[in-house]
Amino acid sequence: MSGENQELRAAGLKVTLPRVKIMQILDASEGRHMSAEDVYKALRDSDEDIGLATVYRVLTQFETAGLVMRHHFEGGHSVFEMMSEDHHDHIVCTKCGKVEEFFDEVIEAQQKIQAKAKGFTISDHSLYIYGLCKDCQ
Amino acid sequence: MSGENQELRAAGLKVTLPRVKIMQILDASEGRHMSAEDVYKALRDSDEDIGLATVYRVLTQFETAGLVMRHHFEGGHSVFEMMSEDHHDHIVCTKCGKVEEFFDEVIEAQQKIQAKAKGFTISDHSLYIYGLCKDCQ
DNA sequence: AGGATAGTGAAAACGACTTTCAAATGGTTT
DNA sequence: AAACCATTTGAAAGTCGTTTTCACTATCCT
Repeated sequence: MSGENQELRAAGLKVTLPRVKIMQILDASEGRHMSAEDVYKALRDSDEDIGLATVYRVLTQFETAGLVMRHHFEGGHSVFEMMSEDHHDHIVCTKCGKVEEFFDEVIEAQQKIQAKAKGFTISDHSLYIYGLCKDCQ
Repeated sequence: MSGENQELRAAGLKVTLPRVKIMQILDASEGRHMSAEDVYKALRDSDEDIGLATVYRVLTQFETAGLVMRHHFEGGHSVFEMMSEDHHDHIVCTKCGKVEEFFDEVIEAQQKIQAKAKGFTISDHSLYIYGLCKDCQ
């Protein structure tokens, strides 16, 4: 039994063709951020006849199960990426859309300090830096 | 001539009743973040018969003119706040929706360092910390 | 293998937001 | 103040991303 199947089972989800395929596509995207539409197109490209509604459903299930992470970039609509062990933030090129990831301990620590000062307990955070990448400047 | 009128003129916008009213509402909201719908409701509450389409139009114009700032909180849809001189980030309570603002020089500086390391020039950034506020824990 | 249960595709519904268009308003000119 | 014209407006229709509905199908358990 493959790793994908186990991940699905562990999340309490039946192992179905759409779910396995979508997981493979996300895995194969190697950190690239995909919209539901992107995933849908990728499925059609590999001749899988899976409806857009299912793509949305499955992505939401994966998010709930903690398998993928949903982001809201500036435009407002959602993009997804496989959940990785390590947390990271994003720096997005506003011209070509390229996304790079980074992790900064100083920023992380500083956020905790700010939250504490306001009496908040942090459950999550999102930091996006927007600008122009090397190629687009 | 009131301050609002001058701000509108300076932005190259005609001084019309909807624009003045919407600006007053945003001013009066005192840092609270309002959705287009919120503004629309506030208008109806003060017996102004201004269409939702106009609210959206005007808010977008204000954003373009640099009078208000648009944010995309977790849900994905937009909220607006009057532009303030000083930049700040947000800490949002996921239960009651309360939003507090903070500014952290260390984080700001660290972002510049990260961007430089990736070869990006920063045009903007957004940092949202999500968690539970003092009252909701 | 067979049946309960959960998952699926297609189409309709949804909600936030934008566009269209005829009517109204603001600013300017006389 | 009257007339003019470009800009702005409200209402309704249209988008677009996303969700729901529903009849059908696949998966899993025995």
